[in-house]
Amino acid sequence: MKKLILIDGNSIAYRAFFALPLLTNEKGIYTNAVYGFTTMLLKILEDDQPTHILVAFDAGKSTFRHKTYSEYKGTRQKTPPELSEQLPFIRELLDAYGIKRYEAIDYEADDIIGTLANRAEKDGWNVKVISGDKDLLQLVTKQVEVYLTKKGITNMDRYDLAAIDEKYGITANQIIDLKGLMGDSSDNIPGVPGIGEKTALKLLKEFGSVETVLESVDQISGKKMKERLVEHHDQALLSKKLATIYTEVPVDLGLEELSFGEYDVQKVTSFFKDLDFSSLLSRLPDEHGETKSEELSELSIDIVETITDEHLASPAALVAEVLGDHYHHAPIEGFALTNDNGTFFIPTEIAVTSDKFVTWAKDASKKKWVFDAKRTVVALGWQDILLEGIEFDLLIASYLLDPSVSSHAISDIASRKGLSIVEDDEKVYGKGAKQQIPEQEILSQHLGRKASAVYSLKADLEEQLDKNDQSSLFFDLEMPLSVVLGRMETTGIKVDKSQLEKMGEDLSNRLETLEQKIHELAGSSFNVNSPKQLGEILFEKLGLPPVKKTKTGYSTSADVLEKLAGKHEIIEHILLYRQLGKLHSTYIEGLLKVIEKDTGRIHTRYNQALTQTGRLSSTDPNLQNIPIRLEEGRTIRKAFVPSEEGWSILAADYSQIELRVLADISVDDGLIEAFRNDMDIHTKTAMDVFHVEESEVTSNMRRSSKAVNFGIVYGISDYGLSQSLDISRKEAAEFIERYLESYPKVKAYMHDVVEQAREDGYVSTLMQRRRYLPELVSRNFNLRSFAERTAMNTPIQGTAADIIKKAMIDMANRLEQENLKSRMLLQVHDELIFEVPEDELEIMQKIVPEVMEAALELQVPLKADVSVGATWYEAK
DNA sequence: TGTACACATC
DNA sequence: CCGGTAATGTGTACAC
Repeated sequence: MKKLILIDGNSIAYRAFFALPLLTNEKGIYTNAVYGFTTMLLKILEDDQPTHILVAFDAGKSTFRHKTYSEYKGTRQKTPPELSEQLPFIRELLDAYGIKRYEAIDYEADDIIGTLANRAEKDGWNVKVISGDKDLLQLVTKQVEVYLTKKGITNMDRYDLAAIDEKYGITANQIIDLKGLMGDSSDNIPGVPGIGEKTALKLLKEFGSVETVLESVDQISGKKMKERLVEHHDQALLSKKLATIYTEVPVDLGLEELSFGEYDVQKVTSFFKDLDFSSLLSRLPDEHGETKSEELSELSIDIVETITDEHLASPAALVAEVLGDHYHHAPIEGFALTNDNGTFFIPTEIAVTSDKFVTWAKDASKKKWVFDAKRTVVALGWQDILLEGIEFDLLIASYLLDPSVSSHAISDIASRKGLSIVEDDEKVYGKGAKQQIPEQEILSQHLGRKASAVYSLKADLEEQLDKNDQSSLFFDLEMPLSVVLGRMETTGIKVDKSQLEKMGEDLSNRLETLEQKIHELAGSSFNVNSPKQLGEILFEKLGLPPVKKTKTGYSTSADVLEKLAGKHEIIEHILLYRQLGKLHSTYIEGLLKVIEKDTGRIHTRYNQALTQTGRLSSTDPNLQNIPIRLEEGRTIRKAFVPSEEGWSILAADYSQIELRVLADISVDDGLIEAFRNDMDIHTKTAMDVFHVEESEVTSNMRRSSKAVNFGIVYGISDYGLSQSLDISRKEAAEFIERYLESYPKVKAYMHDVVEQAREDGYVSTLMQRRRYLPELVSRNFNLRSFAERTAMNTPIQGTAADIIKKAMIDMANRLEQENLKSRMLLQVHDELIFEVPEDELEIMQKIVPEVMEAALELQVPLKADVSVGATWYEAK
C-alpha cells in the first residue's frame, strides 16, 4: 500500500516557531522553527514510514481568494522576520532529505495538499495530512486522515471521519459550512456576525449546509438570528467559498515523483552540524554511526600494566570513571590519562595500588585537567587518594560559558565543538536496571576518548572564558569552590537516627488517626494522597465549589484548600494530613534512607553546574529545603547534630543579601541609606511605599512590602505578587509601580538592565557570571516578559550567589590558616552551617561573620548573623 | 518508566 | 501561535 504524507509547511513552521523558545546556533542564526520542524519531520518518518511525501508552501501574498475577497487574511500579522529567515533552512533540510516541496503562485498550501490528496485517493493510496490549521479537516475521507498539531509540535491529534463526528457532530464535508457560518478570524473570513461555533454547529446539525440553512431561515427560532442570516446571506456564501479548498490546482508533479527513500546522510549530517542540532545527529540512521565510529577508531589507547613516568607527565587530562550520579563510596571503574605522550587506560586496581600514581595525584605541581573536578576529587577521596593540582574543569567551564545549554555531558560538549569523538555514556553503559560495565576493550576506548576530549578542548574553552572576561570567575571562584564543596560533601553532616525514628512514629500515629477522621467525614474511604480521588470526594461527593482546575481535573493544592476552609470540617484535616504527610515521607523516611550506616552521616551532593542564576543545588538528599517555616517541620532540624561529642552547630546567614546587592548595583540613595543605617528593610519599604512614618507602619503594610521585596528578589510578576498577597493583578501591578516610584534608581536600573541585555544578548553578575536571554526579543508576550524579569533578577540573585561562594572559599582558607578543627558542612543559598568544637566557639563566632561580611565590598555593608546551638534547630 | 501534582526551601 | 508565570528537588499516584 502506498502511503503519502502531505505537510502544510508554513503552518508547521509557524507552530514550531511559537512553540519553542528562540534558539540560536553558534553563528547567531535563529533555529527554533527549523529545529521544531525537523523533530516533527523525524517523528513522522520514524512513526509512519511513508513511501511518498511532499511539503507544500504558500507561494506569495496574493492568491485567487484575494481576487474574490480583497480583505482575505487582511488581519493577519506580518510573519516575524525571525521566522521568515528560517524558511530557507527548512527548504534546505527538505532538499537534504530528498523530500519534494511545492508551491504555486495564486494558490495556498491547502489547495496543493487538497489537490494531491484527491489524486492519491483516486489511486487508492493512504494519505496523511499534517497541519496546524483546522480548515484542512474538510479533506478527511475514508482514506485521508488529518493530523493537527496540539500544544508543542510533535504532539498531534488524529482526525478521521469518526473523530470529526465525535468532536463536532458533523461530517468532514460540513467543515466548510461551519466556517461559512462562524467565519475565521485568523483568515479574516467574516462568516455571519453573532454566530459562533456553538450556534453554527447547532444549525448545521439541523439543516445540513450553509445553503439549506439560508433557505430555511423561516424555520429558525430567534428573531435576531433570522435577521442576521438574512442580512449576511451573501457574506455566508462567500465565506464558505473562501474556506473551501480548491482541489484542481495544476500541480505539475506526478504522484510517483513524491517517493521517499534513500537520502544523502552526509548532507543531513552537515546540515545538523551547521545549525548545532547535535542532539538530532544521533537519530540519523546507521550510515552516520559508521562514519562516527570510523572517526573514533583513529584514537589509539594504550592499556597500562605498569605505570611509568611516560603516563604521568604534566599537564594531563585525567578521567576517573564512576558510574551514575552517586559518586560517594562508589567504585571507580577505571582511569584514563591523556598527555603529550598519548592516551592511556589504567585499570583501577593498578592505579590505586601504585605509589607512583598516588604520589603523582597528590603532587600539586603536576597539573590535572578533568571533567567534573568535585566528582573526581570525592571519588578518589573515598579511595584515600588525595588529588591536588587540578587546573581545569571542563564541566564548569562549559557551565560558565553558557549555563542554559541542555547538556554539559562530556560527549555533548565535545560534539558541540565539532569533536565527535566521545560516545554517550548511555550508549556505552546502558541505563536503568540494564546499566553495566562493558568489556575492558570498550571501556578503555570510551574513557580514553573522554580524556582525549578534555585534553584537546581545554585551550578552546579557556580562550572563550578569557574572551568573556570570565577567567577570574573560573579560576578564582568556581574552581577553588569545587574543592571546598567536595570536602563538605565528603565530611557530611551527622544525623540522629533515633530522633528521626521517634518523630516518625509519632507522625505515623497522627497520620493514621487523621486518615480515619477524613474517611469518616467523607463518608467513604479513599487515598488522601491521590489528588484525583481527593478532588472527586471534595468537589463531587461533598459538593464543595471547585476554585481552580488543573489540566487533568480539580486542583486540590493548599491555596485552594485554604479558600475552602470553613466550608467543611474535612478541609482542615486534609491540610494537616498533607503537612504531616510531607514531613513523614520526604523528611523522615527520605532522610533515614540516606544515612550512612557506619558513620551516621548524610552526604548530600551539590550540583555546581546546573542553575541558571549561579546558585548551587543539592541532591540525595536535598539539604537546602529542610523545613523551617512551620514549627512542626522545623523540629526536623533537631536531628541534625554535630558529629563529635561536645561540639556545636554554628549557623550564619546573610541578612537581606539580595536587596543589599540591589542597593549596590542600582545605586539608589534611599536603599543605600537604609542599609547603611541597618534599618528593617521591609518596614522601610512600607514607609516609602505608603508614605508614612515608621510608627504608622501596620503589620499588614509591612507584610505587603515584604512580598514586594520578595518579588524583586525572585523576579516574580504582577500575577505572582497578586497570588502571594491574594489581591487582584491590577492592585499588584500598582503596588510594584509605587515601589518603583519610591526608589527611582531601582526603576532606572530595571529599565537599563533590560535594555542592555537586549543589546548584548545576556546579563552579567558582579563577577561576570552570564545568562543569555534570547527571548528578550520574542514576540510572545509571556516569553518576553519572563525574559525581562529574568534580566532584572539574575544579576541580583547571581551576584548574591557569587558573594557567598567567595565567602565559602575565604572561610575554607581561614580555617586552614588558623589551624581550626571546625568544619564547614552545608550551604543553603545565603547561609553557611558549621560544626565547631567547644574551644573554637568563641573564635568561630567572630571569624565566620567577619569573613562573610568581607567577602566582597559593596556600597552598603554586608551583614551576617551568627548563632550556635546543640543542633541545627537550636542554631537559630 | 514517565508524567502530573503537590510542597519544602531560598 | 493566544499563551502562563522564580528555581530546584523529591515524594506519591497513576497510566503505560
